[in-house]
Amino acid sequence: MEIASKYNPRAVEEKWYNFWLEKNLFHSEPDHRKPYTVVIPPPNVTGVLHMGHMLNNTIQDVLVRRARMMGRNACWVPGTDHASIATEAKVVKSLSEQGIKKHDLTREQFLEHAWEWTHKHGGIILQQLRKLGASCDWDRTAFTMDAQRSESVTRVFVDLYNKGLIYRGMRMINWDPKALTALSSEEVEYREERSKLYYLKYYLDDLDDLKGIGDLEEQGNIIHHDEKGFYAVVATTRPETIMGDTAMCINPKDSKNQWLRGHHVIVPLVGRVVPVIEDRYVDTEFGTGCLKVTPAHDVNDYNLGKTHGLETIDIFNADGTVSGQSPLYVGMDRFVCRKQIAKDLEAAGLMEKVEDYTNKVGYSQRNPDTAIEPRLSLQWFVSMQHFADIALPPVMEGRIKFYPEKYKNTYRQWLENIQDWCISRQLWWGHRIPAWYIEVDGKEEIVVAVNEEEARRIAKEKYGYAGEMRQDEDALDTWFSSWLWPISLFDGINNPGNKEISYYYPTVDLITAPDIIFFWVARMIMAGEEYMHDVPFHNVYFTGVVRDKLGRKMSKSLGNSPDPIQLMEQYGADGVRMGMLLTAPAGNDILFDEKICEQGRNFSNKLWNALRLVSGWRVASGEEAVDSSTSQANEVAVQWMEQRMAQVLEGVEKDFEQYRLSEALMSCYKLAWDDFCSWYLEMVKPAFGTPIDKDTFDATVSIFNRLMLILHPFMPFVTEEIWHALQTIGKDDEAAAFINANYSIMNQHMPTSVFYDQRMLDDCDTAREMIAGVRNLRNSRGISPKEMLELYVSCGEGKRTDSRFDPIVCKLSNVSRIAYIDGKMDGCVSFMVGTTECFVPLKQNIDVDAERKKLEDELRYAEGFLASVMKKLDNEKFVNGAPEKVVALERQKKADAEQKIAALRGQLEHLNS
RNA sequence: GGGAGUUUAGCUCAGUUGGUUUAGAGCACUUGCCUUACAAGCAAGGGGUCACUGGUUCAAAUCCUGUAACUCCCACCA
Repeated sequence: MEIASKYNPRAVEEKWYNFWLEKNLFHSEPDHRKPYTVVIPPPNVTGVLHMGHMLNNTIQDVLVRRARMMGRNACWVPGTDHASIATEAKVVKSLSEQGIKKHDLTREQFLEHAWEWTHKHGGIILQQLRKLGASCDWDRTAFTMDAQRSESVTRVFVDLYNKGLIYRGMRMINWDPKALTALSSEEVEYREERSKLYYLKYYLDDLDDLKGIGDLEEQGNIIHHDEKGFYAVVATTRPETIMGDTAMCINPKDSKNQWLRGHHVIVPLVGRVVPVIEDRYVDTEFGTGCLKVTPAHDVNDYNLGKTHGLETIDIFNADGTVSGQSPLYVGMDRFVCRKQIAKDLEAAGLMEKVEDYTNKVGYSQRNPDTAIEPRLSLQWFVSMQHFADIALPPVMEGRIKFYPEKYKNTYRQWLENIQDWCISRQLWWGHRIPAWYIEVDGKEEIVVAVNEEEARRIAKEKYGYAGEMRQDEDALDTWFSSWLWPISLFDGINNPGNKEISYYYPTVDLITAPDIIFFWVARMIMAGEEYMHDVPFHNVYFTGVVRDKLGRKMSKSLGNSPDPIQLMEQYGADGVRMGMLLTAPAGNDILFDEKICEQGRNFSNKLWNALRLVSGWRVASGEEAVDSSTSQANEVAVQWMEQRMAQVLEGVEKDFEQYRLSEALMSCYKLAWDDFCSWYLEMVKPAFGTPIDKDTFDATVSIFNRLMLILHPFMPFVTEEIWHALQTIGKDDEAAAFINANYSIMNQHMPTSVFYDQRMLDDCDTAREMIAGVRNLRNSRGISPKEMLELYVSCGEGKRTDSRFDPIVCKLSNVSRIAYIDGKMDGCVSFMVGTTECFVPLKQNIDVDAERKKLEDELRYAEGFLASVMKKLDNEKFVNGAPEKVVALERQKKADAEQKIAALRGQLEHLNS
């Protein structure tokens, strides 16, 4: 059988993915087994796969595949998010490219376009996940705006409204002037920005003459006046908002501004006369201690306005241009206006000075170039205190565990300072708010119901109303559907207690990025507690942010984000998966260098070549005798490999319990590459042309098999390919075809750790050191690996280590025999394994000086080591204070070091004589 | 302004409640090998005053005080 020496992932990956789909192996139905449920963090429906998705979904797939192999009924539910703002923006853009304006369309026409767009671009990302090998139950693919999910959203809205947890009100909200919608406070990102601080002159309206200036100044007042009169100076970063000023505020305790008390000032350019009010909110240290108050355009000013009963003048339109409420600059964009007003103030002599200033400006998360505008408007809110109260305990009490744990703090901090959630969006793409407005006795009343028919019924029942009804135009925040995801996927809102929700809920693990801990994780916990009275998941694994190798975030504009599809074509999905996992400890950012995928690709190839080796072996037939010493050595090798595998599995199991996936993978990698390929296969590999005994062959195939099972969650494709090859070795075509058509590694049982013999592992380590010693000796003296050597082991006083590995040592270090001696050997070079001296006779002359130097170096090290041990042992406090075990250990170290030193000295003497 | 985290080999990271040889891994690096599975490979090897400082202890990468640098989150100083 001829197999290519290079593994080719492409054909293999497609073949097996289709096979898994055909056999419906990802599909789950409730049964008697324990469920293992994971819900995908739904990517944006029209998005494309990026490295963050790759990481996130690789981790999910590893966990899901492993759980499946451990006998759990694994169900990984995929789906997409309608992403209202992002998708609507894309649709609007596409329409405008066709020369169509959104508001020239009716809502229905627009939605038609939006659905068309969604169907065209939607789901690409799910197709891409298949390339990665994601074992999602595609039959369950959901969409946050499909019928079942939409119905869930509506029901929850109605329910929370009826419980008094959703209300509509006029509030200061964050407004996106580009998307023309309200945002929640979580959707605003603050960025530091270099700007200007403008110092404006507000002349006093009612003060022409000030008596006793000197006295006032002596009391600490800072009084400005010029030929035009007395004035106060106000520092602001937003001079364009002065048209909305309705007061000026000072701190009542601010000695430098006492003289302004009770007066009125004139807003520059605008000419409006506004009162000087006093409030302790004002920071006396900032600027001049005088604050302009614009209740319509600043949250703090709004609060001041409320307490002091100020007028609110909204000078901006929804798109950020100056509104007709303003006496000046009507129609001008807010930023253009800022520049213009600065010029005009300057020209009018109303600008005292301008300073450079750095402040934080809020931007829309979805429109990163658009500065958000605080805006007073009528919106729908979820009252959050109740939800904070129910969502905090599960995490603090450990019913939900966060990995890494530090996010517990972040979570608590947020919940303890919770703000109400603005859920209405002035968008069409999304779940329309199920509220209808009616007019009863000249007053607007709201009817909230799951549909119009129900709304009519309520209107009639409650208000005796049967006339016109107008549904709210707004849609809901995307996250208002996402927070129901673990419930709505199993129809737990519409059909509480149904078979699926009862079986699959709660889910087990949630794998997500930390930046959506508030948006999504926290709110799912709230919804879970509210509607299921149980947590939505038990563990949350927060992945890191995928960065480039320079530590920069991957972004389209930087062009530093590799295309995952291309990466998979280049290195194979298995290679990329391994690359991602190797650099991804939980919670740490990932500095992704695509070279790491090479390691994964090379590993696939290594496994592939191990298969080539094993499948090329000829098994000895009955009458063909295999050297009994060889088969004995092989037996030891097999036993050792079994012990080693059990040991590694123990560690891997612990790693998985703590979600240390990269470490688990590294252990498996070393088990396969180092222990299995480099050591075990070399131990049992028959000489060229000779057969291998059947027991060893069967054992090797069995071990190889289990290695594939262990690795399968990490590298699903190559392991399936090799596993099939191993299953069919020695089978006739028909049997092989049957196996290939009917079995998959996917649903085999994951090997578990068993008791192992530490003694045997230690003995093998000693043997491995001995082998390395001989190899090193060859390397450093230029002796060919082909030259047969002899090895003498001086074990003194008949102290002999277990020699069962001797034949293996001979084979792997190309030594004809190992003899045990007392004392030293002439004409030899030596090395030490622990405290044991090993001698190798050489035919050629020995470079005495070089040997002496080696021995002296070793001696120096050993003496230094002994000195450090003695420092402890000579210390009475150590001997008396440290635990007995520790002292005994140090004594052992001392004895070993002394023995080693004596041996090295002996060798040096021997060399010199 | 508040909080959290990080700092160990050239790079990315382990190092479990202080004690198992004067600190480990992978990659990279050096040397020698096209040895009949694999050069995407094999063998061997070099490389670190554990950010700095002071302390606690018989014993510190590990615990405590401080310092520095970087990162992230939260917050209404215009």
